[in-house]
Amino acid sequence: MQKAAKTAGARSRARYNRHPTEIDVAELAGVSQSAVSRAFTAGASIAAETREKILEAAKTLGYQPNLIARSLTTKRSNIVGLAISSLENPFYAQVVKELSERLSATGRYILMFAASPGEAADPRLEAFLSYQIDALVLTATSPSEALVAHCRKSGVPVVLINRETKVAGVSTVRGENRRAGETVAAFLVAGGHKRFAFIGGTAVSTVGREREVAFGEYVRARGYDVAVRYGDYTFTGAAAAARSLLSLPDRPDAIFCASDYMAFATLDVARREFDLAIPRDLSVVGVDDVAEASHAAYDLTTFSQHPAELARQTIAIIDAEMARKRPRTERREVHGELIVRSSARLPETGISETGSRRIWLPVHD
Amino acid sequence: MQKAAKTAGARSRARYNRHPTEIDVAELAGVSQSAVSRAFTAGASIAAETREKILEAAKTLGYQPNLIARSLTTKRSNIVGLAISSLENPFYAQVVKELSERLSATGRYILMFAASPGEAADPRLEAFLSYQIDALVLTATSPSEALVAHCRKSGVPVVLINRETKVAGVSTVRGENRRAGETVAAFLVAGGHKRFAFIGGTAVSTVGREREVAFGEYVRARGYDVAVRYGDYTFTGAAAAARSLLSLPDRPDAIFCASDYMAFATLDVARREFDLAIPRDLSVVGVDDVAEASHAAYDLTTFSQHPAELARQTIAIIDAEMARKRPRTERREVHGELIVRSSARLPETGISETGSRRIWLPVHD
DNA sequence: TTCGGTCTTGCATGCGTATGCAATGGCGGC
DNA sequence: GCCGCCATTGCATACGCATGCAAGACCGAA
Repeated sequence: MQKAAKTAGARSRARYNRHPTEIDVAELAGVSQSAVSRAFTAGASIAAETREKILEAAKTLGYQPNLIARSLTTKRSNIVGLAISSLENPFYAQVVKELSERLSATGRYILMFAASPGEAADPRLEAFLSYQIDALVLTATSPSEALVAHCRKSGVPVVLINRETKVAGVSTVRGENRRAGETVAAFLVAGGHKRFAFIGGTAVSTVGREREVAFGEYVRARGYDVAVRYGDYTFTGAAAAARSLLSLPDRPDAIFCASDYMAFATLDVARREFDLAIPRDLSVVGVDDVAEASHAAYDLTTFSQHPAELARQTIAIIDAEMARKRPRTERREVHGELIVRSSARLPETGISETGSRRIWLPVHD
Repeated sequence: MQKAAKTAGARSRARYNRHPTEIDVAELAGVSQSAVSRAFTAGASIAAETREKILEAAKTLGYQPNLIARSLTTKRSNIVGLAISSLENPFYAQVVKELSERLSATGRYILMFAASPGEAADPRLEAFLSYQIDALVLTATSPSEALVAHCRKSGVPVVLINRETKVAGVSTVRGENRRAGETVAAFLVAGGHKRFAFIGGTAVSTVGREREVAFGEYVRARGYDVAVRYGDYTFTGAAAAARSLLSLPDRPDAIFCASDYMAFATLDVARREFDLAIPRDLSVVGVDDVAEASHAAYDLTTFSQHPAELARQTIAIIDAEMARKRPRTERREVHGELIVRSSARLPETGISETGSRRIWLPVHD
């Protein structure tokens, strides 16, 4: 003990102006550095009395554990990497918020990487991984094979939110995409629409594809056609898609958009540039049910997808994988339903009120 | 060299399934660990040939530097802490996006902390600091004195975006709040309005106060009164504020909202609950000029505040402070202007078209 | 050929914390 | 009163990388 105190004394002289370390605390409390470490480690073997003494010394020095140093030895950084594009889409902003709040409840934080929407395998993303993150979450972005391989090798769980991938070893959490497509199709058919259109994100976005395929199958099975455009999940892209659709000689009377954000763009173009009355001349339905969808300016009928639930499931997968230490790819779906508002003509049956919300359920033929 | 190789060999056997380290690379390349370190350090003294050899070895092993370990010695983490509330407000989502993209251009990332809007000195934020972040940025959140003291002591620059504080040692970047208030007031007075109202964030938000005071001074100097409500910077809060204002016996004909987000809520309530025509019955003006403000659904007249510029200035302050190693509090303002759209009645003069944008400049009496 | 200088390289150590191991002390049971 | 056990504590070392220092390599000049 004398020796430890002596060493600490010698060192502390040199560091007058810096963060106090465990050694400084140890010196003040008259214990060893390991004791201090244990005082700050839950479940470590240390006497309550000693612990008190150490915590007090720490307090007077303003000591805060250096988490960088801690994660060097524990190999746990308590940092979750998050790569995201489309932060301007309120849906994803909400997802980030939910993730962040839920993670901070367990002392974890988000290291954020704003990906460009296009790039799948950003080389910068590789460097991003060097921070020893505990898990990697990708939203509205797809990972490269190399990236996933890298993560699997180092035991870092990878979860995609609202993306699909053929790459193995990646878990996904998504909304009920097929059901969304089918339900919206059934809703619009029941509402008496005749000329259908779909605005997707990109032709290759698997999540969007699922919605598109399910929607198209249902509608075509009833003898109607579907005009398809892609809006890149951006506002201006969707606006251009809507413009193109509404300029068709046989103008659609129902447009299903793969996201609320793109539905807003469609409503904008329909009202401003084509002077259409909603839903008399055109019905628009989205997916997500973001907060804005319920605002009077849009009052959008949409298939919901709950950010809070996506975040919850994502974290559950991460935790399970970290606990079990074996990669296991899971595919979870979070439940959604068709929220009926005023942007689409109503079918005569199937609408039920639950509290202040109106929901439509397909009547199986 | 033999000795180094031998040690590395002994160690590498135990770590077959893990991240390769510099020692593994050194072993493969037949050099020392320090050589590998130098190969990855810009400007370090190393022969080009050796460097090549090392990089190749690193590539075959899939080596990536461990940035956690690196920052333990360099005391630079290349991580910027960001505490934010109101991520659901598109303005702040955009600020985050801009910050993230600009920082990643210099190899830095954002460690995110989602603060609750109310809490000033979240104790969790203290723990957040333990990650040896290079700088701390707070947006839509105020720091406690203790927090700032802690940061200053460890040489971490603190920058507030869109907040004020009396705490010393904190830099701020904001929009032209006084000018915003004055300009909007002048615009509305010139537009012939008579009954003015203001919806702020909170009574204590200094940034909002500046807008409020400047707005109020101008309007009152012209002999009018101003009704004031607070919306907490939330949608529902602002909606309640608008509801209260529009229920007044002497209903306002002009409402100035301290943010676009709250202006959207006001428009919603005015249209849906009070059946008012905009701008015939009511003019609404916001602050921020978020993307949504230009959408047909709102087409909001608003005083702009550029997220990209806020981010740029914020990073400039951080870099300057880190380079000079001396805390120096700066207060920067980023320029904005009144973007004229259709949510407010127009004055007869002062409107100028610049490209596709319409701007209003006060005519000094 | 020799010497001084520059460029490379390896060695040793430090960064702040965690943890296996051994040493110590206290306590109950006999 | 003695022994064994457990709780507590300190010691030593590891984590992966950066860097001051010294040694070696190499070159040109004298």
